Amino acid sequence: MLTERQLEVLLSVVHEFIESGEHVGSRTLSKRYLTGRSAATIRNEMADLEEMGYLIQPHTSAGRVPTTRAYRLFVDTVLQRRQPGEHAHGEWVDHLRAHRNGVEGALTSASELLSQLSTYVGMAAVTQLKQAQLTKIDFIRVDTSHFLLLVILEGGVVHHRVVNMPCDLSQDILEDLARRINTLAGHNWGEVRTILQSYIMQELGKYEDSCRRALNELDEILAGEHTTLFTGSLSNLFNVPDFQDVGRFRALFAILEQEHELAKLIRNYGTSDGIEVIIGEENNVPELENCSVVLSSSSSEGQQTVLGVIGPKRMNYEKVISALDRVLRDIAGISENSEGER
Amino acid sequence: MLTERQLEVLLSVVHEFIESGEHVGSRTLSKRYLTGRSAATIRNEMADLEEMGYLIQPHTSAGRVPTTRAYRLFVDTVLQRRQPGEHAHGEWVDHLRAHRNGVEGALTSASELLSQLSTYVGMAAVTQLKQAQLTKIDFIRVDTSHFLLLVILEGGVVHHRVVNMPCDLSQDILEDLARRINTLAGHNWGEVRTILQSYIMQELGKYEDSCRRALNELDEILAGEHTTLFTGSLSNLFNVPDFQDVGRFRALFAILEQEHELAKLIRNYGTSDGIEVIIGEENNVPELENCSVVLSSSSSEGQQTVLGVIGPKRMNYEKVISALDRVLRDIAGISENSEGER
DNA sequence: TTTGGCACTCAATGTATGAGAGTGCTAATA
DNA sequence: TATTAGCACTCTCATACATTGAGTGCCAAA
Repeated sequence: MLTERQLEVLLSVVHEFIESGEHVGSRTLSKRYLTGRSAATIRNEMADLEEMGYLIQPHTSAGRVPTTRAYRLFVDTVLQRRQPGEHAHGEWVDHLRAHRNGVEGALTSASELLSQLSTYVGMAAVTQLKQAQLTKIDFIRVDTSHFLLLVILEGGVVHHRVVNMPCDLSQDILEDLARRINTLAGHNWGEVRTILQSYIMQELGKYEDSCRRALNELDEILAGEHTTLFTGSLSNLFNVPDFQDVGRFRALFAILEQEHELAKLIRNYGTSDGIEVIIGEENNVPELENCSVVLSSSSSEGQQTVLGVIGPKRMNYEKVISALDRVLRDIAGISENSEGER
Repeated sequence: MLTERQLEVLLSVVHEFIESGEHVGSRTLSKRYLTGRSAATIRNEMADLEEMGYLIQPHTSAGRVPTTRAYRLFVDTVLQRRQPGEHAHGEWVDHLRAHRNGVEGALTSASELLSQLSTYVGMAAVTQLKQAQLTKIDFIRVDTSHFLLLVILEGGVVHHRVVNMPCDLSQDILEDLARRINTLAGHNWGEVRTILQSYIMQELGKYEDSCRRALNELDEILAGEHTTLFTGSLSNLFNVPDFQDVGRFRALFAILEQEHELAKLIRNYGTSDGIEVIIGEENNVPELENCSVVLSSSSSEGQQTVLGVIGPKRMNYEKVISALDRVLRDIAGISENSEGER
């Protein structure tokens, strides 16, 4: 267990390191944080903390640098201090839904805003869970051999695909079909699918092939956990000293571009309501070992919505957490504000 | 005017510089390109070419580096050699339309493919010109105070927005409204707008406010030149020696992220059918002074479609041009192939 | 007109050196 | 017993300096 003073020393090291990025020495601490104690005293404490796995030395004759374990302690302290269960969880999701550009527009705005406030990279994602409910389906003829399949899910999430049709169906037939399917609105996909299946067998033998294609497309859209991810401006990364090194930058960038790993991370961690922080190796993605992720999520009505920030392990956690808090609180505002641009 | 031999020297310098990235000296040329002539002879030619503005020396006692003017000559030569009017222009656009994920999916695939083949950054864009034709409009009620506005343009481009409605309209009313508007399908927006306007005045006084909002949203979507841009994988950039320098990388990246400047560039240049190359400062975007853009475009039916590659000024133009050629030729293939991923 | 030779220039690379920051250990101190 | 001052030691970083090598320009000979 840590003594009061050890904790004080440790938190000071983390704080100072986050600010300066340099390994911190005993003298610095003695002057700036623990003015009462001499450098030698602190030196002894630091040696102990190193033994306990909270600090490491990049090389002999260098100051100490916090380990992931130290960050963990630091972040937990910060989170605890913030305690007063700020906002009613989940409520922000409703506001997102009402955004003028739909959920997608809202998430884009939110991620941009998070980027701005945090000075790292904001992100926002919505994961369609299995029970997604349909609001409406539509078929629109594009040309003689293709129609557009349009799916609107509860909450206003829109998916669309072009589907090949083996024989030319008139727009009238397609509309008739759509009308029939839409009487099933409000049910979830599993239910709708079985009803459709039998319906096709009975009445639509003639167009079976087309229907089957459409059904497969729908399956692809609706089944499984499908995460739509938006990342805010990445330009901030250039100002982060930790990413001046091309290698690290590259690692993070690759992840952000692929989205796949990140989506997995979000699905895995964004389960409990409230703010979660995933530090360095904790995220189990080798490329992200120098990065931390701060998440806030909310699950409801068959979809899980996540807002978060990704940045260097040595990020200003206090700033990021309060930025996230603020966005969650003010999210009603971005419903109307975010005009202009593009 | 350039003599035969000067041209030979010049093209060799550009070729060698593109390969090596190092300033090229007279000895190298004498050994590798113009084996008949001695270094001293070439030295003289190079001095002349420098005077003419085709080459510069980074510093005395260094080899020569091509100027934009030299690249221009080089690229024109490459383009000319490719001459045989390969493919029927425009035809590829039809194939793009038939893509299973719609135009957007097709452009995503195309830009990815271009990234892969060129080893730089592929991009694909479609600009909606003024005369965009409507295929269908739909209104879908999301909750008591919002509905989803859905616009499908000719060719299967889909736009959607959430619109606030001041009083709760039932889905039935919305559908009735949509049905009436859709009788106007096939007309362009200018026509539709005037008809709608008078229609609203006459019959819909009650819902005027909602209608006006929707109309404004539609205006925003449909009026003006609206470019939708997709960029392929940026990861390639890390392997380009020219972008190891953080500053240059940053400049290009900023442009790619904003999209705005790039869209302008595409609109300005992508006018004539065939392949166009814009080298360095020619693009009039300061941030892109070290970059070149290779474009191929096609305008038809109220929209302009552009495929292209952006990379360093010192790019392998031959490779990029042939990659672009190939994608244009094979584009029918990607309609069906690009499954999997994400 | 072309070529070989030579002096000169400049970036890049390697080596030595010193300053600075920080540590661990020990002995004196409160 | 816990704390502190002092000191020798270590390692990084920046600077200066010498060396190397590629390349040029120019001149004189072929």
